[in-house]
Amino acid sequence: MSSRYNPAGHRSTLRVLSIFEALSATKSGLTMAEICRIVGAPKSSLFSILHTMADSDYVSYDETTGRYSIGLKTYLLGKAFDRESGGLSSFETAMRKVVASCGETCQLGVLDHGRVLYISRVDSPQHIRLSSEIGKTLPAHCTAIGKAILSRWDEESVRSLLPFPFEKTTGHAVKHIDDLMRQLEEVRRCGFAYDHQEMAEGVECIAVPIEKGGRLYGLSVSVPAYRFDTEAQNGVEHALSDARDQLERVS
Amino acid sequence: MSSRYNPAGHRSTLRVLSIFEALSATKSGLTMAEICRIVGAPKSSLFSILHTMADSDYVSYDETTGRYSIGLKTYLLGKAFDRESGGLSSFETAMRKVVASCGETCQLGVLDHGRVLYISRVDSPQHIRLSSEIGKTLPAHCTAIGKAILSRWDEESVRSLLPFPFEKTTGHAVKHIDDLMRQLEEVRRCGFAYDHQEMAEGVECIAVPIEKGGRLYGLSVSVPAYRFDTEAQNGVEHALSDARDQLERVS
DNA sequence: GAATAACGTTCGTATTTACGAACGTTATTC
DNA sequence: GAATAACGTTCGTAAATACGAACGTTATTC
Repeated sequence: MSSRYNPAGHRSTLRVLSIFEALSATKSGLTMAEICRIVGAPKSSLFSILHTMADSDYVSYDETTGRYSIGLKTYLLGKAFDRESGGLSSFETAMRKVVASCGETCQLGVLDHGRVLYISRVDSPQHIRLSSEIGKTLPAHCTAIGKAILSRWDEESVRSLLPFPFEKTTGHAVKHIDDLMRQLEEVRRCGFAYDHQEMAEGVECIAVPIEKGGRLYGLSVSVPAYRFDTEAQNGVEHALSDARDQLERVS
Repeated sequence: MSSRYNPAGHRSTLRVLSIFEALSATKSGLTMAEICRIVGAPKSSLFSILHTMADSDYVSYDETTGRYSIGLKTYLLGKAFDRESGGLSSFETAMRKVVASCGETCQLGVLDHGRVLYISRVDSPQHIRLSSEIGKTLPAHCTAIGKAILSRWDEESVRSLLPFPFEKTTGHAVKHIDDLMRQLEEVRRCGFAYDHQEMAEGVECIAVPIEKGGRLYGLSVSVPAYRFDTEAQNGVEHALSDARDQLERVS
């Protein structure tokens, strides 16, 4: 929904959120000029917003470098979410267990406006890693997490909420929504969702859907194709279903 | 600093932050009317702000209950802080170790506008617990964490930044800033800051200052007075200095 | 079940914010 | 070291938000 005057939403609010988003995507902070470029607003406008945010400690300002970054109080907001959602940190414990068990990268995601939003990742100890980033999104139709979550939706919702035609990725991905429906049927039957190099060449993923605190999550393991065989697949599936059982039991 | 027109800061921004703060202090969400009462703004004003926040997933809206709560993306902001600050989660590992070692509640705090802001807590397994809350603040002059952090400041900053006269608490607390200065001198000498039932009757606290990622933290253990003796004190001080050594080494 | 109260929502105007243009100050360039 | 560029800051007016008052709808009260 949105304001009557401004169909896109409340401008000041959108700017505050954009500033948060920009700051969260940086490593060592941003200057006001950089924030203006990213947010796409004139400095005279962001000036007072930024100062108000810094005054309140939701954003911290380093006087020596002149750079803004995420503040301590924002961290506390995240912890509040954790408390209310019944402990997302329990996911991280489970994910570390998965990585310890199968030695590959484990990721957690949800669906956000029809795309997979990556929430958390525990990296494989091996050298070859994935490039996905926390806070970034990918299409749902060609990712294991996306298909895992969609398998718990009814067909009608999938058809109406998924953007079609599908975004093009590697050529291994399904092209038509009817093909996706058949895949989702298979996920419902066997409990695992697969991404056979559909999002990125050379990357195989397996995911399970997990319901916790009234929300649907997807938990996945990604394996480079060259070390993906039946044995690896069995190991991953075992680790994932253990994690799912543990997480859904506690909640 | 603040806008020329509005000496208190940018109003819309303050409201967005107040909404976040209100939502983070609740367990099962708030209705729009409740938020209006807490924030102190008319519903016609918060209407569009709240809808914009909910649209962006920084706030989530439960259609069945009509309640707003902290959203998933806000959790990601907190994780971004964690990444930038060099891992606040390393504090939590250390705190769990402290609790395992001495069996009492461990807390982490920083100074925020001259008061102690509690960031994190790991509870004692025992039945009698503290009532302090994450995200809440207490005066610095009568808390162990406050004195631990202030001991790393120079005298001039303490005198100018600490609100004086001191807020009244239990009667065991220092009343004059010169007395506090003598206590801080003692903290610098022995490395530990004490709160001998100064904040709350029956609660003894010991804290150490910890510098990490360019920021000063205070790590404390709180013990009910009836089980606080020399042996307990030695155990707590041992656990705290171990934690400090571990945390400052890694950074 | 009528009356009251409380909620979320919409409207129009008073008030605040937005932002181009200008400023002084500090890096960068040549 | 003069000239240029980029930064953060301030100003005045154009444009957006703010909010009392109204609306219809759903709980609560009697």
